[in-house]
Amino acid sequence: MAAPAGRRAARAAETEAALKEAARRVFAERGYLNTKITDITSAAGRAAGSFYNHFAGKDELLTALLTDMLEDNSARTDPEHDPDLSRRGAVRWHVAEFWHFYRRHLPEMVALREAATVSPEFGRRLQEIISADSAHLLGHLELVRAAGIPLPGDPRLLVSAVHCLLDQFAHTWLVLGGDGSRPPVDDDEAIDLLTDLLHRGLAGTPPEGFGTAT
Amino acid sequence: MAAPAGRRAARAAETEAALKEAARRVFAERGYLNTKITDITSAAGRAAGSFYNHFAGKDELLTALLTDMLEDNSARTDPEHDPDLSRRGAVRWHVAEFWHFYRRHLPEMVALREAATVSPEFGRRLQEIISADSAHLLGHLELVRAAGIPLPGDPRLLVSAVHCLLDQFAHTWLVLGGDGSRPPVDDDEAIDLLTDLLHRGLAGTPPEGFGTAT
DNA sequence: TGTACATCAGTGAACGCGCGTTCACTGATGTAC
DNA sequence: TGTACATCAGTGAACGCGCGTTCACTGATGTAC
Repeated sequence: MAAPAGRRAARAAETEAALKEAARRVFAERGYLNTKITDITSAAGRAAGSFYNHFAGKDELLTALLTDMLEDNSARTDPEHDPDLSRRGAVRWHVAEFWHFYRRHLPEMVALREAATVSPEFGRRLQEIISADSAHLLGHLELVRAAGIPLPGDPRLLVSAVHCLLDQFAHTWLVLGGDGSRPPVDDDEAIDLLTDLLHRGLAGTPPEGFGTAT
Repeated sequence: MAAPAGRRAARAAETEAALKEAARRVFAERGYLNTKITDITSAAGRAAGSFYNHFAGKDELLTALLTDMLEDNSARTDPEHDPDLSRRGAVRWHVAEFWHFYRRHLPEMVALREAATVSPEFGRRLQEIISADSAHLLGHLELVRAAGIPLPGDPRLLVSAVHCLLDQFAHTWLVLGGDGSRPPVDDDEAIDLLTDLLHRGLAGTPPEGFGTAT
């Protein structure tokens, strides 16, 4: 952020930053829907009324956080990466990318998911973010098919399935802390498992004899 | 339901049934959290106050719907099915079972998911339902491994991943109506795609040379 | 079978709680001269 | 540099909306004799 013009502006910027940080903490703990405005302000050590000097409501705060998040994302220059998803390394790179992004932005992920279940506005927002990500993967998948490896279905559906798996798995193990069947996962274990499942699933060959009909 | 004892009891039973049916309709349309008590009562053609003759609140109504759902489920006698998930047909049977269950119980699935995001009580409830389902799959997976087919990771994590994929994919395409990248899926297309992805992913072999390290 | 009374499902207007939002006030910072 | 005034970030008590929940009332059903 550019250095603020004066003491007043600086103070305002500090408060706004404090509110955002507090919101991220509180969203990660209690979730978005269960968070009251005063939960945020008191976590930020400010009065309730102060909130409205900076945001019109909880939804605008979330919008601001999402903007920050997407900036952070596009700021990380996408290094030249291997697009050939028939190679395990390429799959793993994409899985790891998703996993670490999710972890870094847990508060936003939690909040956006909850907001989207309740508000059509955020529902659309979430769709857009997913679409942007999916377009990238779709390109890679079409390369795989062009290379002569048969894919198990419509690439657009496949991309959706991949996203569903990654998103829900990350939500289950990073947000909810697992399903109680075993201790929480290690990053590497999660990434490797997802990688293998997808690598085989997308470009691998089915075991022994297989018919298309039941 | 046993035939009610008299006119009064019959009327009460009718109203209760009407409230449940109305709730299912409204939950499927608007979701659980966005539904007000009066949305349910007016969809059922009753007065607001009537609701409390039957349920202590929206959450108890949902609990009642879940109980019905689980009864319906255990009432369908699990036919002898093929447990060998290295066979495509066995995978497909399980996928289809899940898919049709989800479709039949869309209102409950939507409502439970939303309730769970906001209430720890329902969060636990959801976990339990998932666990019950997962235990079944876990048994099958261990058979696969016992048959000498190497699985890509901890079976408990794998089962979780399978559930994540099925659940989120069903939610995306049955509840949200897709991601906008293409027209809604046909049941068979969805089931076949999920089947192939999982069949290859769980028991298939990866394409060409593959290392365990990157 | 008939009459008088009790019970209960249903009604909808009114009540009240929780929480988002406002607003008069304070003290500090900025500006004009 | 100093003084008087304007502006603005922050404060927190008070306000008010939305919605869950209650409750006095109605009419029908059940019961007692």
